Amino acid sequence: METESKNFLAFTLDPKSGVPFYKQIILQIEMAIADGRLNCGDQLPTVRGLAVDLQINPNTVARAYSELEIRGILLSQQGSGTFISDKKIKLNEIERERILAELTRTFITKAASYGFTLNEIINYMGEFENETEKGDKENDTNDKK
Amino acid sequence: METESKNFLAFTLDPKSGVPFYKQIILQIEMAIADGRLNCGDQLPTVRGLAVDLQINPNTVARAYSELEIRGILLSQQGSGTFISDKKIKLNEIERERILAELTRTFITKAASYGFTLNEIINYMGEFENETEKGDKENDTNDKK
DNA sequence: ATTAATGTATCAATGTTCTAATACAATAAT
DNA sequence: ATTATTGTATTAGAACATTGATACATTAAT
Repeated sequence: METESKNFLAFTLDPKSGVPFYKQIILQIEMAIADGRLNCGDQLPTVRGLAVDLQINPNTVARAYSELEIRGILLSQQGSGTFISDKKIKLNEIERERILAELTRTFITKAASYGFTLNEIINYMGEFENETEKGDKENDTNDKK
Repeated sequence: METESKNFLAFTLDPKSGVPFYKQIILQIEMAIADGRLNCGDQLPTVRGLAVDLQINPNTVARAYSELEIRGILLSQQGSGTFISDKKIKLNEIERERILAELTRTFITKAASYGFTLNEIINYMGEFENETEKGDKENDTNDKK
């Protein structure tokens, strides 16, 4: 059945960005998972289908899928297609922690180069937190679905 | 008095890690800033001094320094040396607060784009603080003659 | 002015990443 | 069984990253 569009997620590539094609694909898949456009069990565009749509080589799509499969995000089945894995949530947490560590270290370094201490930064972010709390109040940080 | 070690921060390189030398240097400088072993105005090892100590080419050290200078972390002065940027001296309290706000907002925005909530970030930075506070490390950075 | 210290620039050698051409293999549909 | 659809593997070449040899430029000290 070929009812759906090949690229129903509207993936796009920016050749001028300097970011490798396969990484752009990975990022957009991650985003789609993060904002709920892709859920456990969903099928992704086929390697060839997406390759045609993006006008790149199927291998480049396959590489993006392969890397996400190694991370446990996707599951590829020859003959059937590529799907969002069910166990993605746990492995995603590890990736999330790594990314947060990286972002935080970079930020602290930069702030420290301006002479701000870690305590000072944390205190300020506490104030920041209070400011934004009067706006929206639907942050459940520590539980997962 | 010229007896201070060239590599008083005890930088090391791991050739087997797969991480480029210049990136290892950057990371160790960032860490030293984050945990307070390096502060505004401090001089870093000279390009040649550190290169000799690490047994690599001066260009590799220079590249690490250069990248940190582009990011505003370091300041290199030909003939004098390389120093941790000391922007805070020129700043009054208002400017200082404005910069911290700017840095913080940028960081939070970026982290939020990865799906991290403000609470999550603050919690993580709290852990970071605890880690670096137990900082009576095994460093005898002073000369021991 | 000279020298010694510092960072900077240029270029080449080597290794790695990225993408594509092409062929192969497994599964589903018929 | 045959065919269409799917992912997979191999290889090659271009682009980029990494490091080092070497020479240059600026500043501080004398």
